[in-house]
Amino acid sequence: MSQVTVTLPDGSSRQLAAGSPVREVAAAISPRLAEAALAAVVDDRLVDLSTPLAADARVRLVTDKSPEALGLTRHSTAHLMAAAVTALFPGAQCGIGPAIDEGFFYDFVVSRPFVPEDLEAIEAKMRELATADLPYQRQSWPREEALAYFAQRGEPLKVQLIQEKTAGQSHVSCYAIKDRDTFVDFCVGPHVPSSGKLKAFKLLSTSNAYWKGDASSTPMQRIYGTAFLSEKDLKAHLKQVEEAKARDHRRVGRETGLFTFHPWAPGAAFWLGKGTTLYNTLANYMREVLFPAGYVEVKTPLIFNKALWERSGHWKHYRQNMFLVESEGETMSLKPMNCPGHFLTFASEMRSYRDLPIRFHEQTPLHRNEASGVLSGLTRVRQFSQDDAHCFVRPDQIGEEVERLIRLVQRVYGDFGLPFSAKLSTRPDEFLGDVATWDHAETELKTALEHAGMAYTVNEKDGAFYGPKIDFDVTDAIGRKWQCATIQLDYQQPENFDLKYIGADNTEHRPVVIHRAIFGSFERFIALLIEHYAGAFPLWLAPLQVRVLPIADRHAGYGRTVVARLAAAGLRAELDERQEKIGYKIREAQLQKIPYMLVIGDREADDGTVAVRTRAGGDQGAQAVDAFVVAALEEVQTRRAGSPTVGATLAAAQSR
RNA sequence: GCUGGCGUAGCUCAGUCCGGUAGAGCAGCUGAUUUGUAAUCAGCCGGUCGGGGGUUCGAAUCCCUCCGCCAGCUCCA
Repeated sequence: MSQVTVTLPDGSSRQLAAGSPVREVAAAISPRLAEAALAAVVDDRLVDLSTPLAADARVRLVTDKSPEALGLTRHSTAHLMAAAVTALFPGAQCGIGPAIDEGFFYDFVVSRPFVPEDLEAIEAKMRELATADLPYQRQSWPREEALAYFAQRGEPLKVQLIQEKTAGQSHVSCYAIKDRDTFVDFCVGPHVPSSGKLKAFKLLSTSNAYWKGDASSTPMQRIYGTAFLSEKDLKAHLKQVEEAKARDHRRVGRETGLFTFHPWAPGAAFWLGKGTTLYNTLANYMREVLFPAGYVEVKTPLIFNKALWERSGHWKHYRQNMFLVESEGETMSLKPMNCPGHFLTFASEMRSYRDLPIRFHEQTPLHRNEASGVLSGLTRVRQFSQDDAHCFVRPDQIGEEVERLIRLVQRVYGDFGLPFSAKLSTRPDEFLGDVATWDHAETELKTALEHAGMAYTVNEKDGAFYGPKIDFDVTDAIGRKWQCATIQLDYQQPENFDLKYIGADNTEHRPVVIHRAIFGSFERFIALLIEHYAGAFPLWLAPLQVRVLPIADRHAGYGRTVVARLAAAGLRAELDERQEKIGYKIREAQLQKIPYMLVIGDREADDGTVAVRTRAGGDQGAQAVDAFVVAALEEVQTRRAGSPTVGATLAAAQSR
């Protein structure tokens, strides 16, 4: 019999009989590895352990330590769930069941929606099947036979999938889980060798889905679950989900008095006093950053005649998301974006090449008529404002301007202590303009990213039809990613609006527009910050920075003096002079996540001091009022994250 | 928008299955207490049971409809 040579990652090699399954490689190395192996990577392809080795190959065995293991396990768990569902719900049809970022799902056509008790029963059945350690057998079925089998089994969706995915193939890949009734699913795999490898899983929720995500297609019931390689990882994940729930900005925002909603204005927040302070702090921060960077803040109309939207193309492509207004027989629309207003502003006077780049920044409200079902807290709203700007540049200025923008993004996220990453999206299949211009633009973006020292990934063909773009993802304190900043080149709108500047050659030229935002929208960014900080904002952002807590009524007068001094220094402070015990006032201030509590009683009133308590560190002892003010102002100015003790702040200030 | 769930006092929730005129805690108000680092005690106020319509002698409860909120609506065998 002929032999094949497999090369292992450590460079060593083994000889096996040709056609041996990959699992033999593991067995040849150690029984322990044979037991631990879940799959293998053969010449860079992830395959089952049952895959025969036909020729010499590089082989790496996948165990629960390998990066591929999690997705593999989740996909196999989805199959296990499908096996359980078909066993418990005769007649259930299976759709697709992929592994996803947080776990897996599987869609079914069933006679009634699943209820929570169903999930318990399905999960119990899954445990039973896992305990039985049933093999996942990969089988190659003649295509016609597979089609006939699924048709006979009442799985028209699988038939459709086979028809669509395997046109021209003679055989198709299926997986069988052998139980009393064998569950066979059409799937490329690969899978774990047997259900006994699936130990840590949990079904989480049900929801509606449609076949292929098309609302006009067959309605299905989706079950979401998650799976991990160990019980410990699963528990950690579930705990993280709990943590995310506790940080939910909708809950924290209400509890700390930032904003509220009313059914009469769905998708539009009411910013309460504290929320408005936070909003304004961010808006002014952005102004402080942008003014020295050469931006001009403008305010353009909120309502425009339909003619503008016809010119910009929104009327054709975006009308269903626009709020329309009738006036004297004219159709107007609330603006969903600032760009057209900025184009008109640019065109309102003659521009010289010497004036470019011209940068318009605007924070006025935008309205987008989002479908009611997608509204959600502050993250998906109908009314919001962006830290929006459009940079009008000469083609030769693109690289430098983009580099400045990347540095601006780095600076801003740095001030919030938010880690982030960049994605470059390149020319899509459907695009406007010529290839040479696109290639040039993409090169400029790459160079700018490199000059700014910004690592990035490339999303091929994911650019907008009018130009390439760079998107930035922010990672919050519990590891979730939020897409916020964007930098988009636009060659198209300057054409639509016939924008021009006079060049050094005294002829008209077309500028390029760069659309850009760093926060994205204030609403969404505030949601991010609330969840990132769990409502405990760093001092510079905290709507209420200091609460003064008198022990007894007789200390209220001194309290007013202290608050006045804090306010005069520019700190946001208030007095809690209710007739409550100090423990009660502290508890409330803690729950409101106020950074500093200044307790004052007889001792403090006599000495002109305050007993400083921090939200995070508890009682810090007494300090002179002026010392506290100096330290707190320094903390605000340096925009320090967290809430270190004032003592530490002073020590740091002195050591400089 | 579509599917499912939910909507009872400012908040969190019980009562809905099985129709008989709404209840708790917190918050608020009043009073007492004058308090030293995460909840002092007592009393009181507070609800068109999301809106509208219907069934019924009688509806928070059953039916219809509208509104809002929550989750989901390809991350593609």
